[in-house]
Amino acid sequence: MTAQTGAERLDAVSGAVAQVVEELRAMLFARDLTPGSPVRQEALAARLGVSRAPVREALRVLASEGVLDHVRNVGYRVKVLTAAEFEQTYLMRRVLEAEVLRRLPPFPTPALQRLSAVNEQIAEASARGDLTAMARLNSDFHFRMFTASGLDLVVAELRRVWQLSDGYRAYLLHDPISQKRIVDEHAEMVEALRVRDHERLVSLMDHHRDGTRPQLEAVFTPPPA
Amino acid sequence: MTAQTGAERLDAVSGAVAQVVEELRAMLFARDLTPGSPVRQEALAARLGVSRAPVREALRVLASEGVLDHVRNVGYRVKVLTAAEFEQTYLMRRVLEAEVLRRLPPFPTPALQRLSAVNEQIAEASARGDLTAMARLNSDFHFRMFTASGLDLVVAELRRVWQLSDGYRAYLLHDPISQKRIVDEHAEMVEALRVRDHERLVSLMDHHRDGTRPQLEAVFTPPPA
DNA sequence: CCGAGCGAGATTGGATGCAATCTGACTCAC
DNA sequence: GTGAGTCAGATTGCATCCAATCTCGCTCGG
Repeated sequence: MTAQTGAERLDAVSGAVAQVVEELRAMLFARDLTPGSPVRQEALAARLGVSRAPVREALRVLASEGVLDHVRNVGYRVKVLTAAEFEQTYLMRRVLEAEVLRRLPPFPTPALQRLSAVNEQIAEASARGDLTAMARLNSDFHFRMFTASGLDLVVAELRRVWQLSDGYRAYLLHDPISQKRIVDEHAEMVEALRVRDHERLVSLMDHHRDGTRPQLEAVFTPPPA
Repeated sequence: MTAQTGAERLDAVSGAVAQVVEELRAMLFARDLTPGSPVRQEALAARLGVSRAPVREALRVLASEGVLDHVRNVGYRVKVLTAAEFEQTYLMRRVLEAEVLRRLPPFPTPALQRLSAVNEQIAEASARGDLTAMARLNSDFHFRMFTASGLDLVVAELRRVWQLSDGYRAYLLHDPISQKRIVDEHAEMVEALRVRDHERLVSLMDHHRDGTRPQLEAVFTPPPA
């Protein structure tokens, strides 16, 4: 049951703070907020129909995660990553994901099928040109694997690391050729999971991750003023 | 209750939220809060002379870091780590610290001396039996090295991981024999730094980290509920 | 004696109000 | 023309206020 593009009405979330956090993450995926964008408390509060109090808590959380920058008496804005910082997210992902993947228990067939289904959805989103859905589904694909490790704290850290670059993720998927490559490599990973070849899975993932680097450099090279 | 005499210009920390966060971290180091302790908003606010608003933001931050647990309409409490979770903090530290240490640039002599000085202070705190100071200085020693790597995002993640076990750190230092071992091993690390033997530094650190495991098991074994 | 039901007090979640601070445009002296 | 000074509007930081919810001891029927 995957409701495509239904992210605006998540009243299912218990608290207002969680709602605001989710909305902000969605806005990042959708490039509604891009690196450098200011985040106004009053505007966000109005948009979600809550007061500034929960908004402030949510912003503080995102800032502590490093997703937002905060300057006292000035406000929050989406953090702009330097190339060096982006490199560090790759470094952390490489070492933490390897540990997680090596510890994955055998995947039951239904779980493998669900994973493949997510990858299919990525292909469909790609066909529609829906970058936002792709970004979300791509995270979903990866974290379904990670979560299966049972290493909840490590997965939580990985989530934080991924979120640091959420604002950039759509740019990495921009190119149709990359999109196909991503889907194909995901399929290879599912196969490695099926035959329980963990080392192959790790090296596939390393290759997969490195494959997004060229797109990244394109993001960081054009600094006109 | 309103102290609007305007005398509060001495705030060392810029904001009330940061002040609350720091106080909470200090309370954890000092075992003023121990795993499982509830954290009452009103009490904390009164203790620091601020209102509940900044306290709530601070608590939300600590909860998002995993230091506190939060249950809606019930409150915050210091997170109790399971043995499995503790194991994960070791795992993350092992892989992230190795990456950081391998990238350390040469330490100038004054920096090495400062590092040694911190280790001396640990020894002095040990002699005084001041566990709180030991815990703080021990963090200081390690993060002085890490920070020198320049990998600020990785160091930030390491800080988060360390903070997860801050509430337990004093227990790990409880035993006088461990205290001496820690100081000695720190000295060995300084020496490895001096001669720029990174691989030796990494393996010393691995050994150092593993050395605290026995104390840990002692913490987790006696659950006579 | 014991468990379900109940209510007062404690506590949190969120809204609102206001002072402090920043920003950006405007003025004016040089 | 240019740069320092300043002033209004925008925005944040924090305090305060109220409603919603939970906790826990008490009562009461079985």
